Amino acid sequence: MLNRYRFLWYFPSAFYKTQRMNPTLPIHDVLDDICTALETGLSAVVQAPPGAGKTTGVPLALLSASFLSGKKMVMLEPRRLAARAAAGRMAEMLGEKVGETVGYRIRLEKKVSAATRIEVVTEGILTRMIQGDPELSGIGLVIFDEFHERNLNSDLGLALTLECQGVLREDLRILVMSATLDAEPVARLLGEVPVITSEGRAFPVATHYLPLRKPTPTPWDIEAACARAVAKGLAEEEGDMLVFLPGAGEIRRVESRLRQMALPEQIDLYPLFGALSKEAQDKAIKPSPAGRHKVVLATAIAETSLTIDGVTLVVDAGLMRTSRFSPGAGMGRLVTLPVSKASADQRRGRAGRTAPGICYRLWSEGRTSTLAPFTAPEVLHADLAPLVLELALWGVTDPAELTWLDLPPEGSCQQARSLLQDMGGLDAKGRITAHGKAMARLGLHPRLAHMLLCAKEKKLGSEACLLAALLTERDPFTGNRKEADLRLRMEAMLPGSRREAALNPGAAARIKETMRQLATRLQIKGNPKEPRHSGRLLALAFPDRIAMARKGRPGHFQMASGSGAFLYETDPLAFEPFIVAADLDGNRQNARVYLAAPLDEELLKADHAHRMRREEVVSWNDSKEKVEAVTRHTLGAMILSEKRLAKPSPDAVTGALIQGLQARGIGLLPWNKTTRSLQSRVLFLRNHAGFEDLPDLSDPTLQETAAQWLAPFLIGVTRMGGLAKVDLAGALTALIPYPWHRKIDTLAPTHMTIPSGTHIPLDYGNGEPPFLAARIQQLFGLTDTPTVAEGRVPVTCHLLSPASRPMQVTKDLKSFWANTYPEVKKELKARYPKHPWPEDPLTAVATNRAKRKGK
DNA sequence: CTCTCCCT
Repeated sequence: MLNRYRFLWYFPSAFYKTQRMNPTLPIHDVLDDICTALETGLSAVVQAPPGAGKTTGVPLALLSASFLSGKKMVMLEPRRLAARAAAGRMAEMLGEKVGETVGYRIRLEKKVSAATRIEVVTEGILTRMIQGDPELSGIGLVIFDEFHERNLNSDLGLALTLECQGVLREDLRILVMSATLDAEPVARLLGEVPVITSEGRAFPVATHYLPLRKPTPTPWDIEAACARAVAKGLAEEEGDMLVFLPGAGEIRRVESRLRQMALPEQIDLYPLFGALSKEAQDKAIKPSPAGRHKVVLATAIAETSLTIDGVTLVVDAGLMRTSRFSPGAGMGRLVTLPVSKASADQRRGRAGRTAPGICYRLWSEGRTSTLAPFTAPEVLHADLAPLVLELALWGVTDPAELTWLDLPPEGSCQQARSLLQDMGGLDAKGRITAHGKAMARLGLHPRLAHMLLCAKEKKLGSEACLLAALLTERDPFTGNRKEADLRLRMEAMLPGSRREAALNPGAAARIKETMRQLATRLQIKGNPKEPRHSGRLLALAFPDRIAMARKGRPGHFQMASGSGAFLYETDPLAFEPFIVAADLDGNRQNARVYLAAPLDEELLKADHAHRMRREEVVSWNDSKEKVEAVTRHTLGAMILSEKRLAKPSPDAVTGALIQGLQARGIGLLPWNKTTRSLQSRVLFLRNHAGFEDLPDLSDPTLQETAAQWLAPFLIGVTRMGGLAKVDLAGALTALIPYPWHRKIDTLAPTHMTIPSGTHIPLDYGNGEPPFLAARIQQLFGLTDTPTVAEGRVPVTCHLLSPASRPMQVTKDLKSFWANTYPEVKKELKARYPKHPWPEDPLTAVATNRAKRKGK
């Protein structure tokens, strides 16, 4: 309070500026409400659209608030650029330099002093601040700006700050500022706190829907439609145009389409995306000279990060490219999705910043309601290794112990935990280790932090710092056909390198700064000398992405993780026997490698000896129809070497043989009439006669359980041919409990004797109720239908003519003799006059005579 | 046959 007062005494004009900073800004109307909410309560939510002036207005208005009682404010910004700019504007309004009352801290820059009351920081910095001092001493208020973006770090920052407020600092104020209408959930999370809403300030933008004709358009269709929309805009409207496309590829292709269309002479065409150099980006952003207009083809970078003044027409293809982390692969992959409604509105708003504008949307008005209302929060789809490490450092092993708007998903947390455990950063219970604490302190992705700490011990610290900086910052190589080799980038970064010209100077400067910062933190002296060890270093960070060339397929690799990876043959790395991939496109079967380094086989074996396994693999070779045995040295899914094994263990051989048998089918066993009959009779008794205690001898079950019942009978067999000698009857019999052995023949006899005295077979099919087939004459005198299974199941009778042709099928002989026989007799007597056709078949003598006598 | 954005 005192400082503030003295300051105003000396600089009354600053006071004037502060209080009247810009009374036309809408936020001005609600500043008193915000002060009151934080005086009377602990937290509040401010919901104000872009242009309301909240980023500068709110912190300045709170400078004299009594609840701060001399403590300072920290405001989070999602981007360095925004943090620097916000601090700059606020300082300017106070008539000061940055670093006095208002300062900022971002990764590589710090402008704060003892006098600083407002500290604007980027989101990662807050995490470091709160981890370093969980009480946030000297801080009275934490402001989360642009919270609607729901970045991973702001969600984490809020969770930790809430914990600090709830447990350690009952006077700590939290203010969440959000641009969209989704303020209610945050207000609930903060404890049913007030939501203060402000108007925005923007010009109206008229929306025109230009849907694509096809229901499922290809990228080609979208690019063509985009070019048409630009042409339409140029023909019908004046002013600068901003076109939103999902990525650099689409931008390049639409650009070449437009160039072929011969644009009006006064039009300049610029691409704009993150990987472009600062100079190229500036060209797209700077205002058009008088008499000229521009068309900027941009990714989502122009949605919030960069503003282009003077845009009055926006063309929105309605797509965004975003990363989805796959815990199984331990990698992210890029997907192209429809934008959310909030994003589409934000894009449209870009046409109304300086004057009324127009927005062309390349979809139908009806489809707008099918868009997701908001873009998914990053925590749901991100690599959570950094978050899990931070939580462990905070003392939390289960994220659910903290309060979140969206709980970090369990799958990603588990993957993160196991990666961190492999690296020794967490113990078996998920608690942080000394190594983990050192990792977290470095402010790098845990993989890179682990690499750095290990490299220091191998005296490769400075090389590792350069490598980590290269992988943290943007790729310093520009252009489309980049080689993947990280050594080339390291070489170019070394002082006095011939390759320096290939570098994007802005990116190179940042990499150098980052490298220096890391070296300072780790107390590593000396400069990196040469890039020879890059593969070895990368293997520490990405052990799962060590990859081995596939035989006979140049450019194709097998990764330790089990996935495939490839490089085009135009890249010299494609011919290396081993590489480590630092960056891949995330395709599960065959991922494109964007950044990698070669790895020396001897060093690989030396450094990763503890992870290598020697295993005996006995497997079935289906084409050679035999069991083969090898010893292998493996690293994850990679087979480093393989040798034939002379004497594999008998159990393994049997296992492999059974594997082969299961692949080929159980029919390969030496089945015969006896074994098939046993099988079908047991099946019949089990399935149709109620003897459920009998084992299931059906082919599918036998095949599935072969390892249990067949294995003891396979000793000494190594080839399919050897199966012919297997005692299948013995094996099947062994499956059936002993008391049943005799009973089966009684319950389900293989034959039965019929009145003619013949012993005729019963057919049980594949385990169905049995039938017998006999000529009618053989059955004379058989009054009732025969049965099996203690009389439970009748035997179906197939009645044949004297020529053994099927005549009738019946399960009820009594009824046949009484009703059907007289008709059959009439019919057959004419054709077979010499056979007996008695009036009363029940008392007639059965006969086996089939052929007519004589002749 | 060639990756969205951002941060410690």
